[in-house]
Amino acid sequence: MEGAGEEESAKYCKDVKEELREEVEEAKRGTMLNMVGEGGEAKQDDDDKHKKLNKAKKKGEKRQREPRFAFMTKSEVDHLEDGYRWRKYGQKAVKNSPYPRSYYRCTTQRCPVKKRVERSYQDPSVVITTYEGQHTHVCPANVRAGSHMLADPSTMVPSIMHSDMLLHQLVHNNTNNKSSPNSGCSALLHNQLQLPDPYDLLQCFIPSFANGSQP
DNA sequence: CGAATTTGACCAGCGC
DNA sequence: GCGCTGGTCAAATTCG
Repeated sequence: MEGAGEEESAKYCKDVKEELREEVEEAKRGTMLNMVGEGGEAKQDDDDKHKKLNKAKKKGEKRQREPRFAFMTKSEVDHLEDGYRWRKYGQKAVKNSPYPRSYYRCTTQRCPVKKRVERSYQDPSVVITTYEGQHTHVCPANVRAGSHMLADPSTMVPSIMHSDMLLHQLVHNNTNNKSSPNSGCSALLHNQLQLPDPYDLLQCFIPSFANGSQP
């Protein structure tokens, strides 16, 4: 059984890698930094008959994918605080993983951002978070906290930042401990991804960060 | 009582 | 064409 398990885990690792790489490729191409302005408002869904089947939408064109960004975080809790308010709208068991994947949507009206949260089957202490889309509003945490937050960036560093650091930590651990296949997967992920500059990412997801916090 | 979560059902896309 | 899987919806339930 264990042999099969190894094989499966290798496959899963590869799957995740490919998915993440694809996402980062998209980001690299610049879709991520240019996606502001895609006016998706006023859809005028006058037909509320098929509200349930609304997701099907246009048949001809493929469902256009929002820019996505995935990262891994070492955390006990699935749902990381990133300053935004999220509402869970679904949970599914995923193949090749004993842990379910949760689907969250930003609770702010008209904000299209979604995120998926799943736990790594390789390393249960690692949470894989995938953001999709970009917030059309400022971070509620910033609004609540007022200007003093911007005056002192250290107080507003979202966990997205911690995530990146943790990711680096993972890699670091791996270089020190090459015998661990699990962290090897994580490190491989990061190596292959060549994640973009964390500041860019923060600017993408947290506009206020770009406005006030960066020197 | 309103907001958030849970959970089963449904549908589209994809691989075989 | 069929079955599997991921993603979403919405009613029911729980929580503050």
